[in-house]
Amino acid sequence: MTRRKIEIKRIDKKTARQVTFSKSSKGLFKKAMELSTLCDAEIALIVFSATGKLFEFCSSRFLFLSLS
Amino acid sequence: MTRRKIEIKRIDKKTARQVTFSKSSKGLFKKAMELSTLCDAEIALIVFSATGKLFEFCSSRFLFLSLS
DNA sequence: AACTATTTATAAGA
DNA sequence: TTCTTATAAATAGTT
Repeated sequence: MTRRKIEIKRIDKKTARQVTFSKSSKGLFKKAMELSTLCDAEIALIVFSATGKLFEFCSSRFLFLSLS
Repeated sequence: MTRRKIEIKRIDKKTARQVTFSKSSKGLFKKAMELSTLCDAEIALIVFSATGKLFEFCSSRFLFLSLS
């Protein structure tokens, strides 16, 4: 990453962790969509933030069902 | 991406598609692991290549079960 | 939320 | 498939 290289370990400071989560998960979903499109791959991506918020992406042949 | 910018649409040529899949899925899994570690997020990532090969990553609180 | 200096990822080529 | 490398993309720190 940038400005400075960071070590890949849990970010202690909560606000910094949330900021990084916001930026990085956006990038992860973008890359998942790109791979799916470019390479005709089926992808399911499920992310729970540290605060328990759910984010998901799935290409056409995947389906998420809630069993609750 | 690089050398040249590419359009995000299905890559027609099979060999090129496979090469891109190999490179890009590796990057996707790396980013998923980083996000999981940095931000204490739970992530499940399931990828089927166009040839039907399965790749997966899941952080500690996810579990994949085969129902077959 | 924006900026931007850098790092990282990667398309094309070997 | 693995390496190189020029360039595009992502992003850490800052404002």
